[in-house]
Amino acid sequence: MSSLSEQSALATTLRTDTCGLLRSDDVGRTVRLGGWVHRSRDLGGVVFIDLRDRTGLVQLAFGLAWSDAETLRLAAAVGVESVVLCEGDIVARDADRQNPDMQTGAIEVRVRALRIVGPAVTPALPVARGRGEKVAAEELRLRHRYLDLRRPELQENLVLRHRLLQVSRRYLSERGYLELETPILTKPTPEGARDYLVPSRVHPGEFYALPQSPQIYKQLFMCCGFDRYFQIARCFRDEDLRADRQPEFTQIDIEASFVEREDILALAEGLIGALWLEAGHTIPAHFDRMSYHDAMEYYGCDRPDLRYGLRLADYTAVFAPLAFAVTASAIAAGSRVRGLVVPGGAAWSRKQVDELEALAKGAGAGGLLRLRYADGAYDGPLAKFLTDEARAALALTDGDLALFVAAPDRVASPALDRVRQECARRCALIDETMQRFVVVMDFPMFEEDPATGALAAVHHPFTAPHPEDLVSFPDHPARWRALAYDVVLNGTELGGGSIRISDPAMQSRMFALLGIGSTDEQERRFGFLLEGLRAGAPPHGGIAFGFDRIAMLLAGAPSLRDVIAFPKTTAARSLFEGAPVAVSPDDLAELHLTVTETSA
RNA sequence: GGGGGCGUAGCUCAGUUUGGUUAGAGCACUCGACUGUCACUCGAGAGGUCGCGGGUUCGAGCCCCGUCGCUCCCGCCA
Repeated sequence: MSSLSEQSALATTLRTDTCGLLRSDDVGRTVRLGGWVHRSRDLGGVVFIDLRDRTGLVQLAFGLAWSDAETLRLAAAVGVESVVLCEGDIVARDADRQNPDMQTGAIEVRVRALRIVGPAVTPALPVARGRGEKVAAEELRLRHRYLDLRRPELQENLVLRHRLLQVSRRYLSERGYLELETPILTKPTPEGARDYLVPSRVHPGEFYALPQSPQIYKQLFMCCGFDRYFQIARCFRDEDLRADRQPEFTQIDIEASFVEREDILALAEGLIGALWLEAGHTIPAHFDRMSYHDAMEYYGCDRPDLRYGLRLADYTAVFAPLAFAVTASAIAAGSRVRGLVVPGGAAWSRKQVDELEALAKGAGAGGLLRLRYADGAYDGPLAKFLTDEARAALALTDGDLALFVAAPDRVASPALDRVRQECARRCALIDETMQRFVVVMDFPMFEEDPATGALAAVHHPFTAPHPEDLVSFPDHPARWRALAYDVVLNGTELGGGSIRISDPAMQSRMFALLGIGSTDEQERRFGFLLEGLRAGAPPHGGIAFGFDRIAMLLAGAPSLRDVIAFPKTTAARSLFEGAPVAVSPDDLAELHLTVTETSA
């Protein structure tokens, strides 16, 4: 929106203009403004007020040459954060009176009339901060959110959020995607995250659930022929919180029919490109693809940060011939020896490497094997076991520190992932300006419980297995890959999706593999999906993006709470309005509920 | 469920290491002065359940135990 059209769009009966958009072009105009007193400076015979609205600040000037005595008195007395209406003339400031730090610093408003329409009590926390002054504690910011949201930083975040929503809607709508809504009161699903439950008044003892995602509904839309769907969907998960996880969050939810994986990924690339462009970043039109296998093999995790190297490698063949007990016994037990080489790491102290080992142990590894190569000498527990062949194969450069884990992959990968990330941080290898997108795909269909051998869906139970694997290992579902994909940026998952199962028989088999064996149980829990698939389902698939997380990244905010107007604390409370709360016995009785003592 | 950090004036913090007079500073607030400031400046003033509860001690903001809140991480998040 150009400033001119935005300026006129925001004009009302009470104001002709907004504060932050006034410029030298406006000199000579008479304007009416409304806004909040950001700061004021009373010099006796002349008073200045920085007036703030969502567009920014402008300086109001009061002086007896153009304001009457009563107006000057009011201006000197008005408290910060009060709402005022004023009328005055835009004048150019003399050259030595301009403020280059202010968008509106070349002009000021000589106020002839002032009304305090919304006097404010002294604010509980400051909105205008001095240079270098910290923001108030988050607890106070959340408790006094009506003030916190006045801060220009949060205003910008929420304005950006709005723009990103509009870009999403326009991008998808222009490509034939229909914005369709799905219920908020839905059916509980025992799988996956814990549901938020809502008791039914008219059906004693029965409950709705708030949706964890509109997954099944959007698949049913496909069965209905709404072949391109999207929704800016509010989702709910009753799990513990993190800086990047809220119990109530927004996703851009997308589903399409007659598509294969690359159709969805191309749409995803385009949408992400449009969102990043709106925030001022031009990114590649096409993202790299990486298999889950390679991600785990070379980075130890399924959402690799590709802004730096430090790739993991398999050193089993190097270690196998060595008479080093730790690795020999692990290899004999069927494990591999994997590790990474950190250039310059040889300079780290014993304590610093111990800290890395503690990270690896925290991730479940028994230890972290270190080999330092500096000044032509090898140092570390396995140094004296190295053969010439092993030294040649390792090919270390002077100053290198090599770190190894000898353990099953399920242990070694997460341990090496953490070590790799910490080494990158220490070596300052992370270029914060870099945006490295990658699509990780070919996830395994299931993960096996190491204790029981039971299968659990890695993605969700509606994800289609890879057709090649159905042919190659029809009777070994644990080896199936899924037609699932995640979009990853700099080690953060932006979104994920899959091609879905559209064959009701296959869907039924999938439920059975996941332990929902009986037809009765399948029908009771997922009958509405199976019926839809049986009624004639097109091939379909989709993706969902974590919108709050995207807004956080593009706003450069440290927490999701800074891009959500009224977020929850890590204890899932709303400090501002004060939720949740106990309700009256009458209300409980009407819902056929009793609160037990332990929860009181 | 587990681990770490924080909690002192309206706000941001110092004081806690080594217990000891009346708990301090900056900003904000109130009053006063000031006609060109933009973090205005200057003068004066008011403002405290040191999160809460218990304990140790002649004496606790400081030590101990418990508890509450916020936060970060692990588990969890198909």
